[in-house]
Amino acid sequence: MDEKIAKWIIEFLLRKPIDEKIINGVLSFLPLCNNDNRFKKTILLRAVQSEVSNGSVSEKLLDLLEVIEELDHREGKVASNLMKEAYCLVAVDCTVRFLEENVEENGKYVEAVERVWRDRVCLMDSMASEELNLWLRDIEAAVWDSGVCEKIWMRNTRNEALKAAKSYLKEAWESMGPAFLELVAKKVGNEVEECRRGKDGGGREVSLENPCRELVVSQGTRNTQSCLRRKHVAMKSRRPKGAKISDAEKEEDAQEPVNEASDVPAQQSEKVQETLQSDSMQQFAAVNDIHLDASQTARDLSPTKMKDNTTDVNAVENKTGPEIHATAEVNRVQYALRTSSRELHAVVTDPLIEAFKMVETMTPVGVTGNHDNTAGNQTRPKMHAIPKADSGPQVPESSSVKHADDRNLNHDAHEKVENVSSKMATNNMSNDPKSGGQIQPEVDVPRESTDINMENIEKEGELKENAQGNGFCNPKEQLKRKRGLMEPNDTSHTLEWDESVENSSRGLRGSPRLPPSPNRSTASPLRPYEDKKFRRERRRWTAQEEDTLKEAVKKFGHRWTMIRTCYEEVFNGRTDGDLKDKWRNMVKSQR
DNA sequence: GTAGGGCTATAT
DNA sequence: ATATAGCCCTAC
Repeated sequence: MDEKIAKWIIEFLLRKPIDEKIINGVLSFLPLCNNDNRFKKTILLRAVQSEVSNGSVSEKLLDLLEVIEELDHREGKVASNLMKEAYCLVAVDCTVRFLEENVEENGKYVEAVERVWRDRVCLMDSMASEELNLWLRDIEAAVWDSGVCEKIWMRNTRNEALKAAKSYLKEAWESMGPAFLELVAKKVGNEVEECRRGKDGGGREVSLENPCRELVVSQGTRNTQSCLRRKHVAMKSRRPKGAKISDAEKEEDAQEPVNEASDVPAQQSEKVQETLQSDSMQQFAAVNDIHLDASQTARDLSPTKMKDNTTDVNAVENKTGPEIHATAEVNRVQYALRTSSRELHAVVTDPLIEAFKMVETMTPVGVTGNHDNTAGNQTRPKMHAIPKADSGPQVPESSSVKHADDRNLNHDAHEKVENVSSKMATNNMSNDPKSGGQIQPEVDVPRESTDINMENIEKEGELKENAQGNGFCNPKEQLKRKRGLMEPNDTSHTLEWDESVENSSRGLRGSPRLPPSPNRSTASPLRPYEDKKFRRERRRWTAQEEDTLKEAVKKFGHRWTMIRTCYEEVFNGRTDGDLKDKWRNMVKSQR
């Protein structure tokens, strides 16, 4: 599927209160456009919305707001007051949650102040505001002043943050205008309406260049004719006594030519869909610019300019025939994904954000300045920062947290995207014992995303392949085969792998070694079984993780999924199983 | 989704 | 060499 169409579909879905799983599925499947800030912003806003609607105020939310601001800044937009307020209050809550009533127990709070305020908020010059300065003062004072501490305690900062974020969202969505598909749908709907009346809004005949003309004229005419004819039938040919209504309808239908049996002949609708699509594509091709917004494009799509830019966002709710065609592709994708999104969702915890990161990794100009403050490529002016605590003990860069975050932001994006790819690849192999030889739904694999991300990995795969020279024909046999005691273990591959790919992707610390891409033309159908031998890199548990796990188990018991979800930031990259295993070890070692 | 066993890398 | 920790697989 074309990238732009995918973009329209995703943009449309992101605006709708649709089950997130479906959207996640779409994001995992469709090719993502890498150069459209509007599209990126839509993804980000939806991610913010997800967070807010889950009642979650976290540093992730702070991240999102920062990236949105960066995008806006690129386009020369200044952060609005609502954005500043939301950002400020989210930062406040991210810090204040660590605040203890007793200032002497505020170690974690101090860490949070440094992590959130010194290392982030204070660097975001564009988010500076009076309110933020006031908070900054209080936040700092609360470190030592129990009075301020108490004052902050009394406030429900979480609710304030959520409220502010909601307000910002409202403003942001409004400023984005309606989704492109909605505009098109409405436009087409208007054209139909106008054509039914025989003229367009300006009293002109619908122009010949109008892509919708053929459909709307013929449909309009036919509908009118058909309507008249039905009236005629109803008046003149009454049903014989005792005959059923359905019989009469059959009779009536039978009188009509076969090609008019349905309301919109399939051939015609396809043609219009095609026309609509290609015309839109031309429009896009002609003016495809990062800064172009969909409203403009949609207006340009038709010779008759739209009178009102602030189109009713609910237009799609009242679909007419052609509008349905305009969104048919969306529905088709939705349908396809309903059957497969769950599985994909299982491997992508947060595709909204991952999708954005994926887009970012493909974008020549990096946007995530906030994620890489140390890279020295900052071009934005920085606000005065909380001075690094020269006097007094320095929290070692918020211990592992900040660095881990930085690392994981990139690494996890890769990891997850690649997991999707490899998962999909595995699924596509018909002889996978788990899939039981099922044929996977035919959905366009996001080639751009997978291929680009898998590029290096493919090289690794080749190296590995050469090094291993695995000659097994039957994977089941291979798996079942009992090893001799002295025989090398089937799964003890890591050394070989490391030897062969030592210099390839080791730069990404914690990045797992990845299986070769299935998209290679030389890919053997047996490769997924080699992939099975892939093992994540061992990562020691940090004290913070251990502490959090203890707390969490106290609170939730052995509900590992719940724990992982609730402490996502801490257990970044850990699976439910990891949590369970770790707990098992901790319990064991305490005995 | 979780528990439990097995395997492997790393620590002792 | 052995113990332990971390990860994976599979049954339920």
